[in-house]
Amino acid sequence: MWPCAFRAAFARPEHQRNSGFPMHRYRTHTCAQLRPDEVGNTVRISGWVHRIRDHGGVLFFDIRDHYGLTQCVIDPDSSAFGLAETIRAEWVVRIDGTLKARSADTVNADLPTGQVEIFIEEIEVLGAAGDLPMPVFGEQEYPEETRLKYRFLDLRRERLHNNIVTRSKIVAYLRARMAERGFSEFTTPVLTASSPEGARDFLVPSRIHAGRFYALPQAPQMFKQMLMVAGFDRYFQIAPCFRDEDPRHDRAGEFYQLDVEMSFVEQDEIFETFEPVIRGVFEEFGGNKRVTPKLERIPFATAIKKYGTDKPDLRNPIVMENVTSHFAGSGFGVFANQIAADDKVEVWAIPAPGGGSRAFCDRMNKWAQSEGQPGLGYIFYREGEGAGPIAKNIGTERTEALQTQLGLNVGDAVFFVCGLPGKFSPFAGSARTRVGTELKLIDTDRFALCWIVDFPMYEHNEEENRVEFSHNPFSMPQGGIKALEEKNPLEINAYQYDLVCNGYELASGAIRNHSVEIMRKAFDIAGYGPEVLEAEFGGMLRALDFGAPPHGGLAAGVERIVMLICGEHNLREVTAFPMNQQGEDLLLGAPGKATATQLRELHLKLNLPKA
RNA sequence: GGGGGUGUAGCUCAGUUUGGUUAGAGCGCCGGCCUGUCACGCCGGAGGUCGCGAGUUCGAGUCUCGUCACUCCCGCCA
Repeated sequence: MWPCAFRAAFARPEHQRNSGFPMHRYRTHTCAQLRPDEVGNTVRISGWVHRIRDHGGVLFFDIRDHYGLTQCVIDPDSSAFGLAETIRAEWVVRIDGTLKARSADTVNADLPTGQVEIFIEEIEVLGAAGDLPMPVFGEQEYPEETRLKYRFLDLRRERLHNNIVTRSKIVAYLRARMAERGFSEFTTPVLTASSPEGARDFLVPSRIHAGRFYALPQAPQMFKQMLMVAGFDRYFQIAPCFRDEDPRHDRAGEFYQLDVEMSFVEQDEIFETFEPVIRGVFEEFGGNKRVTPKLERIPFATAIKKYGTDKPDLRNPIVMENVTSHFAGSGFGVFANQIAADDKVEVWAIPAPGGGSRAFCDRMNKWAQSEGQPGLGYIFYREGEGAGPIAKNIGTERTEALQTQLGLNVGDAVFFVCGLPGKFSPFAGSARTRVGTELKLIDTDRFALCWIVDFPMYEHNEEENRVEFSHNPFSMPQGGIKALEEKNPLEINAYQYDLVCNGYELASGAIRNHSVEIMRKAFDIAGYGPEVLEAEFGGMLRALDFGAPPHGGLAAGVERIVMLICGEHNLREVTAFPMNQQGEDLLLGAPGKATATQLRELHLKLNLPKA
């Protein structure tokens, strides 16, 4: 409820105390300040009418501001009683009155100001309010459309209000920690050049240059590298980033990153520098949830094998294992035949501790089918035997061997996926998550952080049958030029890493490629000739050609950090003015139409799709 | 672009499976009562094109088709 959260968030801000000063136009105290030590004083507060309780002869108003709540009382003896009876919820009022102690039986222990109340002598209406499309009081859920259209009301509500305050504090904390470590904050252009790799750009037409466009930055990647080339050594920025892709619960077209770059460093030093910042923010703001004390570094390939994803939720104790040998040549033809036909085929096991019932296994199988899979094979172990169709087919010996390898007990189950690991690993990963969630194996009382390292430099694009960059093309390949010249591109790793928390990618970064020679070779392998490289990344190449220091960094998603800390599951719950899922701002009506004059000035003609 | 879900009072929802008299509840709003509440309480009232359109039927909130909106997921995206 309101009072408790406000007690934690805004306990009596000292700079706001006005006692002893001449009467201020609007307030002598905020709505969180008054205590028994001021009983008898004439006080003035301003705020919103949070809740009214009308007892006929006596009226109670809870007055709310950013800092808290104060109960005000009025009875017919007061000259303001007539006006008081007309006041409604969410009006903004100024109240003058005498502070009184509440009697022992009327103290409200849940309210920081609950030992006192103001006896109203005068009321001034500062801002009346019409009928509300959505009440501020209470915890009722409302349609997102309504919430976004009346965001100013939604933002008054306790939970969202607190989230936004927490976000502000987190950003201030991040800035302070970065500054302490010798980083300087720079701003970089928002109107910039389109980048050929990555997501779709938002474009802004140029009035001065007919037919040319600025792009909004997907990230200040080039600029921060330029700053390193310029010798600034340690850069950071709470950087606005823009990507014109469909929004999701954990990503928006417009978002902020804590963007970081350092010169003369190797991967380890970046980790050592940034780890205390990210761990610190969770320790500082994460309530009593435990935070991983030392971040494990998991190679990309290992993460895929054990968790089926490069952003594993380590709160989930399930670790997958390769169990191909138990099925090769077994009586379970569905798997055995695939294994015999292709030596790249593997069978992975997803242990399900405590999931050893036919009902649960069938439920998982149904779920797999709803995900477009043929099904999800399983064995469940009950007293004296492994049960289920697979157990029957592969026989007692193999069933027991599986049990031994996976350390399963009576009452446990295990699920199997079979095929080419590159194809099924995402599904295996979501099955692991599903099992962990359904069986309540996930410890929600912690932030489980880790680094994922050694991302592959390249991957094979099957549709176009070519090699392409799997991540950032500016990452330094491990082994440098030698690796590029001698190794199979698909086996080269990059100094590329992610920071993961509870299944979310919180940050991504790399040691950059600061050598023109290696850059040329790296792009050559991905099918970009020198001319293309020059045309698309000429500025970057020139910079590297004039004395570039070795450098690297990362960028952390601010909203995702805040979201995890606030216990929310949607970025829009930690963003003051978010767009809806169609990329519209329902409050101010963006995107809007351009006038004919605006279009003419921009040298644009609309070519709208036929209705 | 594809798939799922939802659409009934200002808001949250029930009613739809099995078509049948006047479509209900809580919150909010309006009126009345109430001097100690803090989710105040009690009495009364207003408020509905059941998203929209067509169809089936003696009869549609309920069944069918279409359509729109919202929402979640996939595609896309680090």
